Amino acid sequence: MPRQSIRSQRKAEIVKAFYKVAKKEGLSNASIAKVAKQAKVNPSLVMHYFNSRDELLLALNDFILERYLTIYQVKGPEIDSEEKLHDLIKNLFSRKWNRLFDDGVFYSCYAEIYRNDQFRKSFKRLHDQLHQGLKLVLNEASEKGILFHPNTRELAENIFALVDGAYYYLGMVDDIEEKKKRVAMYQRLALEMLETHVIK
Amino acid sequence: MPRQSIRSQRKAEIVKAFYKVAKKEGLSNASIAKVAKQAKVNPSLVMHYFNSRDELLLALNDFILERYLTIYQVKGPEIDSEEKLHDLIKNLFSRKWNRLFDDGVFYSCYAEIYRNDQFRKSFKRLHDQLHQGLKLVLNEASEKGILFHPNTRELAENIFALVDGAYYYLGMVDDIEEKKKRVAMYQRLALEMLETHVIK
DNA sequence: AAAAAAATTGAATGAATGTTCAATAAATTT
DNA sequence: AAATTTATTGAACATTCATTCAATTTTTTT
Repeated sequence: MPRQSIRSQRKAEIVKAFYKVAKKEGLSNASIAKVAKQAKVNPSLVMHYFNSRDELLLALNDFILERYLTIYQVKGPEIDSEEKLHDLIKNLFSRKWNRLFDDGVFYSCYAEIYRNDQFRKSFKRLHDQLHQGLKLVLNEASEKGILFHPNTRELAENIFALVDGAYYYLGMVDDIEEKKKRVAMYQRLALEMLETHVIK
Repeated sequence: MPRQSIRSQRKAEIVKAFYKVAKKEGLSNASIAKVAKQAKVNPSLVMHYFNSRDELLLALNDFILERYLTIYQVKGPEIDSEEKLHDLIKNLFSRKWNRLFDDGVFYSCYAEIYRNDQFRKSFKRLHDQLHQGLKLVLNEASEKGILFHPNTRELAENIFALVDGAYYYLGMVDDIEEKKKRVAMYQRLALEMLETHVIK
């Protein structure tokens, strides 16, 4: 299988161009022609590598994951103090996600899950990996005696529910002060959730 | 201003047709022509009442609100027991929202907020009204001695963050059993949040 | 250097897009 | 019943859309 490199390289370039156009003009307006133009390539080539627009969308999904997963990397692997744990949790509520991948494009992708079975599965996998990442961090914190929650899996899921819901609403908030206050409120709740709950 | 009735009536019919088409074929595929066909009307008439597709979208926003607000109505106005309060909270996590308005169309609308300032404001108003509805219920419960949380506004906001985040993830879950378990988990957390928190 | 394979292009397709404008039909007011 | 206002239609617009297929260029293998 020769020349594999240029093939996957070109595919990556096209996906990136797809993302760029979607970011600028909206996902629904990111047509093959525009993507091709952005990638400085003939529209036919886009169709050559991705047999349909849906395939391009699936490729974009991987592109998101690749970027999002870096949110755990930056902090370094070691959570060796309560402060670091809290910082990471608080970080989940920040607008950093948007720096990694455009929010508008992301939610347009999310909306796709209701119309595309394959995409939904792929999108769920993305989220599960992100949740898994948090769970590992929580496990580590537990082992080091920083965290005392009886169920790190459930805790991770609950925290992410809060993160997702918070982020969802914050997308509508224009006022900077309101935004700050809300982020602080959500963060406070998340940190409260870290405290051990007695099983009833 | 005569014949106002038929004007607003026809507009309502067109919006409903817009919703129907969007539900069946996706919001981005709900074209003027298809809407007109669904409403058994000439495409020009759609443009006559709504000067652009964006205006149709704004009208759809009101259509959502109208439907969503009924979620509080059904329970009746009186929350006179802890059980009723808990039922209402738990109800927020149910798939009832989808019965009121199609999830797929809804999230497509949500994605619009990142590209349309007017729509974002309108969409925020919708959510604030829903949050306000919950806050009123919580206030009532407080007055009746069922609830002892010091800040009903914040509690309502936090519960809705959890609801939105939970609903967001549940949209990706196909497995019925997993869905049930998750709903139960989220509901449990929400009910825990009702318990009074001491201000530190 | 010839042959084979992969990369890329160019042209063409028919269908659908949102929007326009003038014309017609129906109802209401005078 | 004539005039006016509103409701509705029909035709036309240029543009864009995803996709196709054969042709050409570039690279790799023989």
